[in-house]
Amino acid sequence: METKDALPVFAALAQENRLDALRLLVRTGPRGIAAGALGETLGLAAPTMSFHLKEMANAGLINSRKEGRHVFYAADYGGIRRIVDFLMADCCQGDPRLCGPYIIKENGHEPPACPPEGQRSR
Amino acid sequence: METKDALPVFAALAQENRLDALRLLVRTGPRGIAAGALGETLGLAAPTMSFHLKEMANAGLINSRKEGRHVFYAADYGGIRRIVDFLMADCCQGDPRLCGPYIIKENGHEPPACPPEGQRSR
DNA sequence: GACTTATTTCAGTATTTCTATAATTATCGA
DNA sequence: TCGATAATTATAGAAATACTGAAATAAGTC
Repeated sequence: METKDALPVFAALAQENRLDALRLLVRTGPRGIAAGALGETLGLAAPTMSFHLKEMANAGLINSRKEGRHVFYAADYGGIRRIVDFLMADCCQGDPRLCGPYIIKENGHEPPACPPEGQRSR
Repeated sequence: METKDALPVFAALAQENRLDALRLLVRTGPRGIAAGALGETLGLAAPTMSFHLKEMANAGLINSRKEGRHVFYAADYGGIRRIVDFLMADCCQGDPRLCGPYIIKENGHEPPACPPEGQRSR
């Protein structure tokens, strides 16, 4: 990922309503939430919600799918992953000892040890 | 890390000159670079550079150390790590299968497999 | 102490971003 | 087709951000 591509992603994340929306979408899963429901949940007017969703979609953090007159938005896990990669690769100098190998734990923020051989998800 | 704390970090990253400065500081290592030298390298006027450095320092991405009349700025690897943690934990739902366990490779952007048992850096 | 260098602070301006209202497009059901 | 609902687009105003030049602060040199 290039610096040029990373900038709009960081910009998309640097706004409270958008970050809240993204976290909600991530928790919701790939099925997503309709724009109206999202706006109602976050207390945002429809055009405001639409504005922010567009920003995040352009940044590649979410994607949308039309279903009748609803538009469902869902987190784009690949996009999220790409910005994490960028941060780790370009901002930690590619050195594991600098930022450490990262394994996410189920219910916490501290990275546990690597899973045993043969049980790895990738 | 709380959402409230993450916002200023993303804001700090969402600016070309700041992101360039941070990447330069990361590559430079813990010794850091003086404010003036950084500004000259990036083609920024002193007050502009100072403004951006303050932003990043407040966000916890860099730290400063005074040496004579120079002020050296260096990447705060812990701060960078914290924002990666936040993204992984809060935006990937704590599910490794969603964003994958993350191990940085020395010279690349693609995460390789986990290192064999007994060779892990943490 | 006066002079120079390094950096920050201040004041002002230009630009961008966010939000709200009004208007538009698209889809559904009667 | 008509009316209602969901969402987006258009437009405008308010707020935040980025940059510039001038002044201030601090530390070294003569």
